[in-house]
Amino acid sequence: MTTANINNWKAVEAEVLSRIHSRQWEPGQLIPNESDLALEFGCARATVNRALRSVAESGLLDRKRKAGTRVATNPVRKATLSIPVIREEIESRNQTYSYAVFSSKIEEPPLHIRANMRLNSSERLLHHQSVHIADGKPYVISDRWINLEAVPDIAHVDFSRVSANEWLVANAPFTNGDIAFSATIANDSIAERLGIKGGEALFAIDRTTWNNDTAITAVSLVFHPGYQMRTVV
Amino acid sequence: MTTANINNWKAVEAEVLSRIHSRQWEPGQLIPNESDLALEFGCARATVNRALRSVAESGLLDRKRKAGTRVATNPVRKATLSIPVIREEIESRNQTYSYAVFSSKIEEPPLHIRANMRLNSSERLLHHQSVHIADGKPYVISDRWINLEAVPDIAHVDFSRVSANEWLVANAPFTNGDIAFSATIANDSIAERLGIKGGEALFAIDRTTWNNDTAITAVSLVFHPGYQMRTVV
DNA sequence: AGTCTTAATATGTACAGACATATACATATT
DNA sequence: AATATGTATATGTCTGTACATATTAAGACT
Repeated sequence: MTTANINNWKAVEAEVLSRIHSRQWEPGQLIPNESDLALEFGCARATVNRALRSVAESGLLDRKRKAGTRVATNPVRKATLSIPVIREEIESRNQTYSYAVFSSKIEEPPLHIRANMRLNSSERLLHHQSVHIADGKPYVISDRWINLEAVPDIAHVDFSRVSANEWLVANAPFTNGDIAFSATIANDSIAERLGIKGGEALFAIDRTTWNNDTAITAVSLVFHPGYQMRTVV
Repeated sequence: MTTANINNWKAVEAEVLSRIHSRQWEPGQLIPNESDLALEFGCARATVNRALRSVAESGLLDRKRKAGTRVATNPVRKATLSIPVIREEIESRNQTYSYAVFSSKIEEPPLHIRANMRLNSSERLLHHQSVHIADGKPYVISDRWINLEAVPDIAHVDFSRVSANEWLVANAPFTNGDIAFSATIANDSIAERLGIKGGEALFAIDRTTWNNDTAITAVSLVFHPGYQMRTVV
């Protein structure tokens, strides 16, 4: 059976998704191989391959060489969330952005930071604390440690003009990073810097970025009460 | 100048990433076009295309027809986080998984749920409250509303045998969904169901899934204290 | 100067054919 | 019975060519 021309990979993808959603192909079921589908759709195998790879990336198909392609039984949906550049996030809401530094000095880091950044004891770290402000109200506070060995240039940056984050993304490209999302309670120092009462539940992001095996920076972001991070699957 | 053989797309990708990280190609800079790179690397243009598309997907390159490919100035890093199937998350830590239902009955939903699911007033909703347990300790509580019009079969499911979530992922495939991550404070009812004291900050996920324009289910997950959701970029 | 048309160009995609590679399954060996 | 080896197969990828499409830039025409 040769279906009407499905001769581009987006069309193949749509057809495949439709068959999965309509349960014509049920969860766990082995679907026809690429060559057969190419024949059925009247297109090249490469086109089917492109489409199936795309669907597999989204988690709806499991593919294995020789074993074939089957519909995922419990599709692990992958949400891609773009890590916000705070200023852009605020400006995209048509709010005015500003930024203030609480302190910025070279300090001995606490143990958990040193462990997290996998440092030996020799590195000098810049401890940088600041707040991003939307329409005059504290939006998120940032508590950052920067490895001066990894980015010596940062010692001469004027942080009244550009935020540490933006300087770093522009000047210290990283190869990889890890992120943890969590909830934290507003203690006195957090509450004061966010201009709120203590005891509230706050959304927090902890991120460490690396240049290969060298830690560049570890930052802890604590958002204002009620903040939600949203995305789609 | 023809570099030594870089004749597969992973190698091209690695070379491109290396040039970006080493700042041989600086942020904002226009990189050579696909044909030139293919010539330089000694491979086909399609191979370069595959690699550049991959790098662009990760956010490090901006590509535009005719305009060419340039290094992203502020790379919006995309973190892909796989939405956890709770049972698997627990079992992957070698903890024993169990599951208990607090209540499961057809109810009139509160307004914000109805709005969120974009329902008119006629639909009947199943309100399902449960807890997922790891090694005997409450791991996450789930407060779920299910649109019976969208999945009538669920009325006959025995939730003592399979969790609502797992039944739904297996039997009610969705086309899209939206997710919000936030922090919430443990009120009395949450604290009781999680077996903790009130007042703690808890990580929460709110997810609504759709079959095209029909809402299938809206679920609110509230995790045990200290829970972190982790990923990499 | 301003607007429309046209050509040039870089990426996007399709195709057929080929080879590479992982691996399930069958068969042979210990 | 357990282990090693071989083979068939489905996906993974590369190549070279071709055409599609978006978009910039130049040129023609008000």
